[in-house]
Amino acid sequence: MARKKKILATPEPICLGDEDLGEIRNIVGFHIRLAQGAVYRHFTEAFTSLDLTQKQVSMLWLVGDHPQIAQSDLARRMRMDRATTMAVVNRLEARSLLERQPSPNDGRKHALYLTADGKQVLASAKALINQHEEWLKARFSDDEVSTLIEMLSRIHGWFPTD
Amino acid sequence: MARKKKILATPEPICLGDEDLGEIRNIVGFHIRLAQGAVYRHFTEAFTSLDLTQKQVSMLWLVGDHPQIAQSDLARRMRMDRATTMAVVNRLEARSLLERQPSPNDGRKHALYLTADGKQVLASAKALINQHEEWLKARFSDDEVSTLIEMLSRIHGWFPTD
DNA sequence: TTGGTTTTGTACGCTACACTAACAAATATT
DNA sequence: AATATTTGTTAGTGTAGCGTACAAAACCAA
Repeated sequence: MARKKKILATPEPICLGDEDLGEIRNIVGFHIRLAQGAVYRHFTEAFTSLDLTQKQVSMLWLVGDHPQIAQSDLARRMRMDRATTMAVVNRLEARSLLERQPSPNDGRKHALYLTADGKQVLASAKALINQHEEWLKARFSDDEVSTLIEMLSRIHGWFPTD
Repeated sequence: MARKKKILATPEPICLGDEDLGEIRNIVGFHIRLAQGAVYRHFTEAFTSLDLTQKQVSMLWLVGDHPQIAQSDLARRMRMDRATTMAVVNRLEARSLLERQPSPNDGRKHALYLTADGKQVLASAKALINQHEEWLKARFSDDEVSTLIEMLSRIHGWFPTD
């Protein structure tokens, strides 16, 4: 813990070489957005071969973990709009990575499941995710990773220790 | 008449412990994306009156702090593409919040500055940002906020404590 | 059972934004 | 002077989020 933590009330410029963010450097939301942007770019680069986005991989992953899941359930877990979920599912279905089935219990719902291709792609994706996560976690200790996940969960409303 | 939603399509809260994220819950990138989504939604709701996005406010803020800044410099600080920066600047210029001037030193650059309207809107935006940040920071202690910012900075490449 | 409400999937349209590629003008480099 | 780089710009593509509206299925209350 060699790092100082006087960020909040510090009016002085914080420097990265010769650049200055000004007052905006104390805005948590700004840093979250920048961090997400950095992760997004690295993710995109890592997944050029599979041509998948973060959302698409998350969706494949969740469908893989929960076969027969409904779109509305997916949307809830991923904190997405129904319409937005539709768009992502449509893209994945168009690429034959997952398919829609009528749900036996509820006539309104469509059960989603991975195709054989989808399962294979998901397996490759998980391997890439591991590398991507290594890149991301390399700058933190294991304890820090836990702390970070716990803090982020407080923001998005999921509690990983359950 | 159905209940009217005044809040942006926020997916229903999930009963804690009721649902399981599966293995994906250990992926840091997943949590960052979810957190950014939550912040984004709250931000959008808070800024409906001003009709500004995170990027637009960040840009106004940086131009306010650094008059005569060039687009390329803005892009560098916000970790954005030149083309993407163009699009955001265009929107703000179309709304007469900022303007382009030819730079006296470098004929290639355009110096950006806020209009009178822009300055006024920025002032209102800063007030809203403070409320928004209060909502966000409410779940953390001051020390935790510092820790979070420092950790996020390690990801996006700004090092507040150098 | 009927009639109103909610849930779910869907389609359409709009906005934001990230990226690529290409181009021109100004500047820097050799 | 010739070449390379920087900067702004336009155009096009793909992803994503949201609002609205609609229809079908399910649920609930009288």
